[in-house]
Amino acid sequence: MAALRDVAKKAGVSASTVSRVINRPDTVPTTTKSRVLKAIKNLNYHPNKFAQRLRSHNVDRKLVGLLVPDIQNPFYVDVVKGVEDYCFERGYAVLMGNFMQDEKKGQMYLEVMQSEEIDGLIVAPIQEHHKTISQFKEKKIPIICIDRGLKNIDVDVVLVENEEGAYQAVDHLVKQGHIRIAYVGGIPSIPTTLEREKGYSQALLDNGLNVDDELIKYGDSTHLSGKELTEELLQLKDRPTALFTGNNLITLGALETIHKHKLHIPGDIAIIGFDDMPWSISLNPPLSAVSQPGYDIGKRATELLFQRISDPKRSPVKVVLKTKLILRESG
Amino acid sequence: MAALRDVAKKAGVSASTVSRVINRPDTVPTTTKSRVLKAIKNLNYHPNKFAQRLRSHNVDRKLVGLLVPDIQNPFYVDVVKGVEDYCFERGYAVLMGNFMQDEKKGQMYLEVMQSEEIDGLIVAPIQEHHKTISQFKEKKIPIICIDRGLKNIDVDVVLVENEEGAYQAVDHLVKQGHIRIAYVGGIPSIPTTLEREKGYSQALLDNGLNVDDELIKYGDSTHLSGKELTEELLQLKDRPTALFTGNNLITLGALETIHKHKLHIPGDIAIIGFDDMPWSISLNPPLSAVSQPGYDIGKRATELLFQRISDPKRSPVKVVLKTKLILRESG
DNA sequence: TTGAAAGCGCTAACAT
DNA sequence: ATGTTAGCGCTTTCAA
Repeated sequence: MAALRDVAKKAGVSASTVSRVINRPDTVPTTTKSRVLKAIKNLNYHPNKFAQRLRSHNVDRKLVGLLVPDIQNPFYVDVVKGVEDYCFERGYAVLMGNFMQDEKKGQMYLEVMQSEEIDGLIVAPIQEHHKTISQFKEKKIPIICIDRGLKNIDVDVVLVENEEGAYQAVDHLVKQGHIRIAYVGGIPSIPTTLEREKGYSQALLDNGLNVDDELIKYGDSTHLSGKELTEELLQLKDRPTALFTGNNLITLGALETIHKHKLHIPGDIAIIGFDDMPWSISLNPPLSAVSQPGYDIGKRATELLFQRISDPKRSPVKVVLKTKLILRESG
Repeated sequence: MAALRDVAKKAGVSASTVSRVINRPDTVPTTTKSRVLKAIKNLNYHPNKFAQRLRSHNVDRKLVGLLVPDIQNPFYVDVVKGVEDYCFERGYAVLMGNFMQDEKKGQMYLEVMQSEEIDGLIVAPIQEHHKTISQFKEKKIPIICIDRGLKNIDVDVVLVENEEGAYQAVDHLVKQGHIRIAYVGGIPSIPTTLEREKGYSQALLDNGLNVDDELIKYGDSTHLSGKELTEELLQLKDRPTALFTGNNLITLGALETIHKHKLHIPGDIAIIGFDDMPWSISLNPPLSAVSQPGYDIGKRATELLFQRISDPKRSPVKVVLKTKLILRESG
């Protein structure tokens, strides 16, 4: 591995000159510069990042941390893709952590990212993370939140109109004549679950229907939980005629249970879920869904992150993206 | 940020002693050790990774590079999950790169990973990458390949029986009475595409059918390409009565086109694809598929990687996992 | 315009 | 059993 001094020797200059060529090219005359550049090329020299970093902590690491709750959820895959594309264009790499809604796992990743001295963090937090994340704040490492903000800490956040999105879906269901509409939610402690529940209830209320607690279920935002909760709902003596599901994994689980019972959609039971998927159209039946712009969310979050990296003191903003109700055949 | 010397001062010892406590705890007596440990805790000291790394290049970085062709393909999501879980258990983080079958992008990630001095690399290579990947070999950074091996370089590899898996699917289709079976493949230059084509052709031949080039299509392994290729197939005057699709994205695309034409599956046209998905059962109709153990592939690859990290000279192995034909209703 | 020298935080040989 | 010292590869005053 060629080092700075090798380049210096080859070019017949001192190490400092080489360093200047690399870091402040305009401070060295063209003739010297070209000689150094040639030596660099010749030796295939690449600065040692560890030495650079050790010497000056303020140099960019070109590394962004990304912490997502569940990589198997297609929505987050879109987000990841958005982040990755944007970073790639700017020569940044992504250090990814998939914490599976697990606090300990999230904690571990946060520590790794801290010791890697990432330039910034994009995270879809679950409540418990607050304390460790605030360490980032103290260390002046920019944080952008996705999907949900953070209590007690003022950070940039990009999210969607969860309440509004849920409202539209449920309102549509009511307009179709449904009276008993259930909500199959995710983890009750995370804001999105609650906001969607709020939109659900409001739509019911606004249409003169009352909210029946029996029809509101919470789980853990997984496929399995979607299956089980739907099963419970179908066991009810006065079973719902429509389902509003809290995310795509839950929707898929619900679908499975409904099919197991040989129920017809939307004849026997209608279903609209949060999160559209590329293959929604190929499901049985083609699924109506509240579409979230996952890719854009990732992209916007990264945009915000780079803004904050270059201007750490700009005041935090909140970007709210719209959802879109996509009607197909399930409800 | 507390440094080594701060701990040393606080504990009333020299820096080397603190270093010893951290790196070779058994070389320092319990009394001293506990004093140092207390100081470490007190100051919330964490060794600076950059300094460590600069000083001794042979210390583990606890960082594994993972390069996947397409994070939006659910199969690779499973692989990622397998890698991540295994790494997490051992305190390793994952530096992920999603190169979208794009050589330049892959190249860039490879460079980043090199300069990050990752401990090892797991990659599902496309042909062109060979030269850069061989740089890793030279640098003695362990590489494990997934899905396909590497020409001219002897690396560990974990893959599935592509030919056998394809054979079973097509053989089944023939036994169902199909005579005109098409193959909708992915990128023709990658081995998996060819191996699956081989299994497809062999199954036809073994059943006394001949291989019709008109029924073999190649594309780029995406959803869109699956749609388009299927469209072409359906335009044929003597259209196929069954499709064998090369991966899950292609399958989903094919499904979409078939539905657009209001064709009944499997009545008008049957379809079996490579790669099962968690929601295959909820598709219209429930999809038959050749299932690949993506999670296991990731896990095994990581296992191999750690083995190689601890024993760099063990000779390369090739792990071949089995596929499983899962029959549902599409064929 | 360029070079010499110091030092980032750590580890390891060597000395005691 | 512990401390002293040198140096990993780089950047950055400071001096020439």
